Amino acid sequence: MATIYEVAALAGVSPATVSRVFNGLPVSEEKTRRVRAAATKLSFTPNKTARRLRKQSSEIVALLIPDIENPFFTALARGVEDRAQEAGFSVVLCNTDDDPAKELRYLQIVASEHMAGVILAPASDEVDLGAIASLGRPVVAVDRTTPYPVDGVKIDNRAAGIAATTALFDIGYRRVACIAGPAGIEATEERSLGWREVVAARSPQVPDGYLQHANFRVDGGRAAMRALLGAQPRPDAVVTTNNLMAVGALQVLGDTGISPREFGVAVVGDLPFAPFIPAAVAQVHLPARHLGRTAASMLLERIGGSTQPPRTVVLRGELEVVAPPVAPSLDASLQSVPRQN
Amino acid sequence: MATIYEVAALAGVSPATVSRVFNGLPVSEEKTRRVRAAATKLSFTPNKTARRLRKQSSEIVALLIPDIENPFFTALARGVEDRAQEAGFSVVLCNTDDDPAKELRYLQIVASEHMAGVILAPASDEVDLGAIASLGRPVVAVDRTTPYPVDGVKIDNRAAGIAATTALFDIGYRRVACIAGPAGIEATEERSLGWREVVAARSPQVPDGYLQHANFRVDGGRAAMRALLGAQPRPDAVVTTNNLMAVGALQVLGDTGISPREFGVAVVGDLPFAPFIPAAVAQVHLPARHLGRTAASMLLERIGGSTQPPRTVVLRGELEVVAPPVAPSLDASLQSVPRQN
DNA sequence: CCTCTTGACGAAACCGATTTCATGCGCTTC
DNA sequence: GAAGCGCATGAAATCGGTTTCGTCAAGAGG
Repeated sequence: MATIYEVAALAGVSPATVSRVFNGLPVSEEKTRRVRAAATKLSFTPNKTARRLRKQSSEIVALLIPDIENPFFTALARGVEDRAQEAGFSVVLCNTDDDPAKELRYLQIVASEHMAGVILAPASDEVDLGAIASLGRPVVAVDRTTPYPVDGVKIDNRAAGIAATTALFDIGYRRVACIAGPAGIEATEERSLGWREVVAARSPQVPDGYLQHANFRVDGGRAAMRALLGAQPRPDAVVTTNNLMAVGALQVLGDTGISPREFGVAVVGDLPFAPFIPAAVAQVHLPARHLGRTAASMLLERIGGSTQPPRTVVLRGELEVVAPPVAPSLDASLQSVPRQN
Repeated sequence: MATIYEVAALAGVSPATVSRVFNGLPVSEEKTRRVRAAATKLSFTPNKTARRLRKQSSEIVALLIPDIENPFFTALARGVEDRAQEAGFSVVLCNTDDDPAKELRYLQIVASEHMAGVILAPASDEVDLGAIASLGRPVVAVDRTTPYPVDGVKIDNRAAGIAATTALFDIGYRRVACIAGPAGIEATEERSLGWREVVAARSPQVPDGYLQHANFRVDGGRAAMRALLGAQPRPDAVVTTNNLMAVGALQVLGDTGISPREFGVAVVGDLPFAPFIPAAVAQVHLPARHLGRTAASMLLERIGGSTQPPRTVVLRGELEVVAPPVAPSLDASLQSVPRQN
């Protein structure tokens, strides 16, 4: 690894001039040429660590997500990456496992590594952005909000919950249960809130056991579905508030031999890589990649120096019903929500 | 962000002593106490950029994978991360999209960011590790091999291909086709080689169209499957050489209404998050996470200074057959391959 | 008591860039 | 022709740690 000094010596100029050439500052044509030639000859690449130490910032943004094995978050990551690449930024992916301690560690790394900014799906409401904020590093919250005054991009979760639940009622199901995420996670809370509203309006009374809280993953969906099948009276459909729990729920239905028609399933989220989408499944597709792109764009704006007041962009999901409706009277306004640009 | 100088001033010692305290070098008990107190009071964290500039290395390893949306690679990433975390290292994930240019760019970043090492699923045989190697940065190849003398961890792909194909013959299928990855990608080439061997031994003659090359993803699997359904005579089963192509193939089968029994499918890889595993599907589960852990362990050894000659660890997949066999005469030795520790 | 070793510790060099500051040259302007 | 200005350029400071080197004091050995 050649240094700027060696290039300077070979080109017969000062190190400062070499730096200027590489940063687009005015340098005479003659010297620019000599510097470039010398740099090529020595295959010189500026040392980013040194540059970062001096500039107190780098062209790296961090993306903190709770679960890298969840396709929703990997799609989001793709969106972030695509946008960041366009602007010449690199993305560092960090897995928090929804663990506030891990999250905090990564946030400290962000600070001490002089990263340019953070896109964060907060593990909890308790996330401490104080340190990052006081350093002037921009933060964008995705999928979840924080008490701090930072930019955010989220899904209209309540509308998604409403759309999913309404779809089931419209198909003809009547005893619609819900598998929610862990209590306290905003995104799924809001989705189950949507469920609650629709159910309250369209169902005479809802047994207590119809709302099941579960962990976010496949096994959580399985456990919750088993509990639901034991509820009295047994539900005839279920809304799951995320993608992986839906997989678990469908697995249990398959194992117990309940036919898809017999039991409706609506998912807030996308069934990942589903080889077969069973009948009577409604999905509210979430624009995960777009969420990531948008978050990255907002972060880049801040990095670029924008000082406008923090905003939150809300994107909407898009309902897709695979099962032909039993009742033809669909509420068009909820049936399909246009994707926002 | 407090610096070492402020801590030194507050503790009444020199900066060098503060550095020594934080690096475990011998310092008197009294001063150690004072430094720690001062550091806590100022909530001092060593600046990694400065440290890295001086030490010419960091505690970050890079992981270059071709597709972050493929569950095989995210599972692999989890394995790498788990192991790295244990050793106090952070992992930077980079998406190469199987694009040699992107890969090269990331490798340059690895160098100029002074990362400690790289775990790489090479985009092609052409990958140029010369620059990295000459810097003395250790490299571990995962899933694929390289012409360079570096450590590697891979799957016994030929055995996996053989196991998957044999399983289909054992169930009773006779016209077994194969969906391979893009020509030139070692992993899937080897798997289809396994297919070819078994087919050659157990099938009278194999029509040309039975080997389809496709891109790695779901749409590739769909296209290949459609082509296969048009082949004469029509195959009655297929081996797919990766997980996503299997999803595509199953989708096409579902769309065309061919019953699962009628057409057997064997996957080298794991059907991701499958809500329903259709009958007559055999999977050769690949120990992706373990692959990642092993690669990380090997890399950490090298970072620790090991100079033993490069080795390649080969892990084996584990066959799981969902469909009950039609023919009871199973070849036990190929039927189930024990997972290696 | 004097020399030698050992170990803690501070001063200063160092990693490789960026950036400030000062200089000197060439032009314009009165 | 003198003063003023802009501009390219080099010397040197700077970012915040780590590490070398030299000093000094305490304890060991003769």
